[in-house]
Amino acid sequence: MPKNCNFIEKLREVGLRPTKQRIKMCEVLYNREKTFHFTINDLVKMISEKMNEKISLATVYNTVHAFEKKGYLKEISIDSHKSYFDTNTSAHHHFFDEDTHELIDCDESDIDKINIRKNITGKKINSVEVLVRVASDNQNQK
Amino acid sequence: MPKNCNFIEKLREVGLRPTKQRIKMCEVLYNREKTFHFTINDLVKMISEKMNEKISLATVYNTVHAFEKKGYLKEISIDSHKSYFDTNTSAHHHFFDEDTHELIDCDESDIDKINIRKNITGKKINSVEVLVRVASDNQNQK
DNA sequence: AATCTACATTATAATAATTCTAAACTATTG
DNA sequence: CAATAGTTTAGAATTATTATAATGTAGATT
Ligand SMILES: [Mn+2]
Ligand SMILES: [Mn+2]
Ligand SMILES: [Zn+2]
Ligand SMILES: [Zn+2]
Repeated sequence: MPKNCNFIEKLREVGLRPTKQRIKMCEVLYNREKTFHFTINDLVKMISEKMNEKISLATVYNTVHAFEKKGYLKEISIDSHKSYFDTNTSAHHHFFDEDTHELIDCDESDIDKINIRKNITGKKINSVEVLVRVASDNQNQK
Repeated sequence: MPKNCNFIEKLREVGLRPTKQRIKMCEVLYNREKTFHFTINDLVKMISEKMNEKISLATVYNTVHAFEKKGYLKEISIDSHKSYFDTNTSAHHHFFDEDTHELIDCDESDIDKINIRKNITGKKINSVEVLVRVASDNQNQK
């Protein structure tokens, strides 16, 4: 998946102009072994480090939302005060470490399939996601 | 549970001074048949309507957070741009209607018990919550 | 009941996250 | 290369939330 992917192609395919900012953002986001979670500020820092030039905060916001709309990114709600994004756009569950504020992906085998018995008339289910909040176990003093 | 509960007592018991603002807030929040979900702005409006006087936004924020700390309220994360609170403080799952932005409680029978197989060393599970996003089913045109 | 004191409320300012604006820039098309 | 539509940018605006500091009040002490 990584290597030196052709992000220009990828961007064109979905109708986004391959500007140097977007290509750089693609490299930061997708040119890696594993998917990851980030906040906008994380991303601005990562991009700025990889580029000599600065990147405008507005561009990062705009582009993240453009990517989100195209299905390249997914927004995760764990904290009502900050947006977390995920380069893993598949349906999956999360652990959230309340000590470190770190998000951890679950894979298929970690949580049994969720069985929903409730049905809301006229509505279809778009997603079913589990959030498991964890924190350090400070009751080891038996 | 409703009736004309003694909120003064309740507040005293946990060490909160029963000020008229807090008593009014208790009435708005708990003097009703069913639990409900709200945003800070919802709550400010509801309180203002029930009181002749205005209530300070800062007081609503402070008191909501005081209540949250005491376990009277629970914060729900569905949208990274706004805080939702819940007077149902028990562990429960939600449906979120993406059309109306309405939160709907699930009860025990709606979703089978979640079985978590993953374990993070040194961490204990604080909560396991499911969020089911629904939206209007616009594929009725067979 | 008058006084005291710690805690609360308030209006307002400050901060933080996000979005908007409008001018300058650039990728693509012809 | 010019024209054009889409993009980036700095900075202003907006929104949600938190901090500040003066004023008010509940509950205790006299
Ligand atoms: Mn967003
Ligand atoms: Mn909060
Ligand atoms: Zn993830
Ligand atoms: Zn609820």
